[in-house]
Amino acid sequence: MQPYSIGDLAREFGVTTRTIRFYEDHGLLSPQRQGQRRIYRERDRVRLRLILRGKRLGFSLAEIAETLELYDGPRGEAGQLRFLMDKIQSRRAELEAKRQDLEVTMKDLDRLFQDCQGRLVEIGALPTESTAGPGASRGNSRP
Amino acid sequence: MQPYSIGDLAREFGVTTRTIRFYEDHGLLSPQRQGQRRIYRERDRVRLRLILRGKRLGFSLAEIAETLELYDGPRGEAGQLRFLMDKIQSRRAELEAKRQDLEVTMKDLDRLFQDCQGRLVEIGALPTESTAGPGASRGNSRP
DNA sequence: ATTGACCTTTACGTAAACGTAAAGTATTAT
DNA sequence: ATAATACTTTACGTTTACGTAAAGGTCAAT
Repeated sequence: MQPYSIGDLAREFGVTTRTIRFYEDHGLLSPQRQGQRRIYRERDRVRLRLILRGKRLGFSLAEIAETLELYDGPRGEAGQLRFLMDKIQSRRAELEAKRQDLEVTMKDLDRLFQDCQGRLVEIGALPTESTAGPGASRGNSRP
Repeated sequence: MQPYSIGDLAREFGVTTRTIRFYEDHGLLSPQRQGQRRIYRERDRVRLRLILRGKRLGFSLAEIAETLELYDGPRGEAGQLRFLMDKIQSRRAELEAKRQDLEVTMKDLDRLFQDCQGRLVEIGALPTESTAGPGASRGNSRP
């Protein structure tokens, strides 16, 4: 419930103060002021968390800004709300697509890992029992 | 099995030829040549697909280059293989983390969607039965 | 032989997302 | 009183990932 300084947030999230001010310059954050100093409330913290999460997922700041706007207003009349819900849906679809990409990529890596394991067995440098790894056996042991 | 021109690949993947040449300049692709002309085989196509998928997931070209190297060699002796497997594991861990981020984000959006729906019901602009949406009801209908 | 559709290299330009000083203000500690 | 610490604005610099010409080579069709 207490306010944070820009340094507090920077430390907590592992970014520079420059980054936080940059996000403000681009409308992603809008902390209050005490004189010159920026003071950040819980709301700003949550937003920063969303921003960084979005970045990790490969969204641009512009896209993240859009998303943040979504969070700003489940108020308004029916038309507005439906419009908002449409946008939420399409964002969700994007995320779903990314998850697909993610899972394909992970399976690729798992296969690769299994291949390596297979090679190790061929070379005879592995305890033949199933070794700890990201996926189960794929029966790639004997030609 | 047949080779592709740079234009073929560009069309197929919806990128410009500039982009493809850029990836080559940075070592992500290395097509053969027929005289001056680049010719791309299936391997290059697969690589390009991996590159673009990586981009969609928010990886930098440098990171993607690393990943591609992983795919290049399940050859080598035991030490090399184990090293490779370590790298695969840590990449996988990154992906797992991204998936976590993804799921949190999706749940956030779902909650937001439910809230909108709730508002619609409050306003009295919704068929009170459960409406199509990304998640189930959350009982946010009546105060 | 010239047009058109491709391809090539070279090179300058650009948007996004910050990094990195510089110079000043305000509060706290000694 | 002064030094340290944390903040402020302003502004130029940098990296990444391409975009956008410019100038030219090659081949097929008209």
